Amino acid sequence: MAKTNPPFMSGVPELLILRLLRRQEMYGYELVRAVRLISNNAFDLAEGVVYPVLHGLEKKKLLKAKRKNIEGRNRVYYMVTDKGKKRMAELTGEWQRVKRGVDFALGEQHG
Amino acid sequence: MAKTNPPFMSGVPELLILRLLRRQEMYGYELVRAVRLISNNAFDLAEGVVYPVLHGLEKKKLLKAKRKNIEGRNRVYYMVTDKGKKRMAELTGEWQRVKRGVDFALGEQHG
DNA sequence: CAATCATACCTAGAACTAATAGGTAAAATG
DNA sequence: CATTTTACCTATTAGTTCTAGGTATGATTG
Repeated sequence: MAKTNPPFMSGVPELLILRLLRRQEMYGYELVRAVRLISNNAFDLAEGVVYPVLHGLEKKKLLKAKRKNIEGRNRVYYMVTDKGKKRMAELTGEWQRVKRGVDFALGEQHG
Repeated sequence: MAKTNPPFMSGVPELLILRLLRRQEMYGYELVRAVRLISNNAFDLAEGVVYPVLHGLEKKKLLKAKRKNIEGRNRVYYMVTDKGKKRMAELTGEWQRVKRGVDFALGEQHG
């Protein structure tokens, strides 16, 4: 009875994570909080969402992982590859396209 | 190798179809073209997308189907139920929420 | 009138995704 | 010393769109 597949969310975690890692490397646990911040609390992705996305993006070579030990903490830092930047641009474009389409439909005074 | 699950499309067919049927009843084949129109050609949903969505929405009692024979053509007309209207309002709200979140993230000058 | 095109419906299966619900371990905190 | 926070992880579920077919009939056209 899990409430999965919420509308309009497909692609959102990927885009947000790529966007966050665009400038600075971050680790998973950090990203969970960062997503809340850049989305103005619109999204609250659980760790069980973020980690699989990170692993998937790494596998597709959109991210690169680097293990670090900082202040006695073992963390996995991720950074975006060139391929990842291309993907981010592509996703951003798709977002604009879909947004235009849906907003046009919602604005229409048909019927 | 099918290109399924395109980003940001989850919930879009459902919302567009509910929206189109809000005022006037329509049949599946007609909806395929209508979706192109109200989305300003942003979306071109194939029949294989539209029909299953219609069946799903009917099963959930968001739509009501009515078989009609018009000009020698057998058509299945759909109309939105009260429950469907509620769902449409809910989906529209969700769209606004997600849109705000993503746009906020894309606008942020972080990093 | 035969062939083709447009209309109108349908389904099976693939591909993929996010979300839930767990679990482990170590450091910090009270 | 018990609890909370940090930090990582995976298996499974649930749900969705999309592709790629298929069937049948009416309209069009050469």
